Amino acid sequence: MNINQNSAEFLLSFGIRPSMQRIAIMDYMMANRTHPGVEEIFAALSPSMPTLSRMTVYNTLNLLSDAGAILSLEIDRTARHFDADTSPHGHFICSRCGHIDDLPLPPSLEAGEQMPGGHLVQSVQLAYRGVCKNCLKDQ
Amino acid sequence: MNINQNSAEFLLSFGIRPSMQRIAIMDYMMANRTHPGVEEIFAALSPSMPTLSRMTVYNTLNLLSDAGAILSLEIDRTARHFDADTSPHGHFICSRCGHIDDLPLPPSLEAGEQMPGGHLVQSVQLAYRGVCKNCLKDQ
DNA sequence: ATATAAAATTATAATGAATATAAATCAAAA
DNA sequence: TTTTGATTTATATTCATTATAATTTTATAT
Repeated sequence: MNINQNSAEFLLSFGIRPSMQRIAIMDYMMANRTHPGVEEIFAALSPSMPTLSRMTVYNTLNLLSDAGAILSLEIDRTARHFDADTSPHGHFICSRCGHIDDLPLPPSLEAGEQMPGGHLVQSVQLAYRGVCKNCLKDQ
Repeated sequence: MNINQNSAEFLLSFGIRPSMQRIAIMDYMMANRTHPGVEEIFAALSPSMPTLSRMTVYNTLNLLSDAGAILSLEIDRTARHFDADTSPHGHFICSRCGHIDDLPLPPSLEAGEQMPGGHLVQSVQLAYRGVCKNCLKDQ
């Protein structure tokens, strides 16, 4: 059972053709739960895929998040981050070092689609901001 | 009791010198609860303040949000929005028209500073995304 | 197999929000 | 009034993201 095979099947289950590039990007997302951004993914894969283009990373991440296979986190003002964990959970982001951590969601938010105010809600994101454990220690 | 006076006093209470520009921007934030962005504010004030620069709008909004006098909403990928209502509440943003609505916060999130995961939490933002009432109707 | 069509990837350019920098203007205090 | 510091302004720059079009790859049909 290898990782590539899993990612390929996973992509197929979302109707996404599993190209080498897409598999590599999905693999990276599966293996690295650090909420990576485009640059981190590109930098990690580029050495072993010298022809890989940033555009492909952008395209693939947009494709995956549009399909619901990954989450696009709008939590960092400077750049988008992505999360392979699509289960309901919140995030903490450190304003010093930028580190993003997963946090549990209050039970009241765990329910699925609702319609508060008559709007159709498709996703809920809970973002805590502050100073992380490490940065608190270092100061 | 005029609006300018209120904004000036409000700015002073945050230790911010109430210049004409800052008062005008704060006035606009107080009067327009539409979660405006830099461009909206600039466009609204520019006619009556021809020399106003976008930089001043950026500077002032950063100053105000750093001081906690307004909220900076990281909810729209394309641009930042600001909110004069600093009380705990969540937001809904429509992916079609960009409209941002206020929503109540679940009681479990109303508490102030916490330290989940050992991190110091300074703010919490809850963002619902989907299709608003109006856009649902129009389609 | 080969030709053809469709899809994916890539390179390049363009957009646009936000910041950096420095000059000019304004306000306050000596 | 002079001087000092803060604020505003104009300009340039950065950088994430998107747009566009060309190239390459993959799938399909003959």
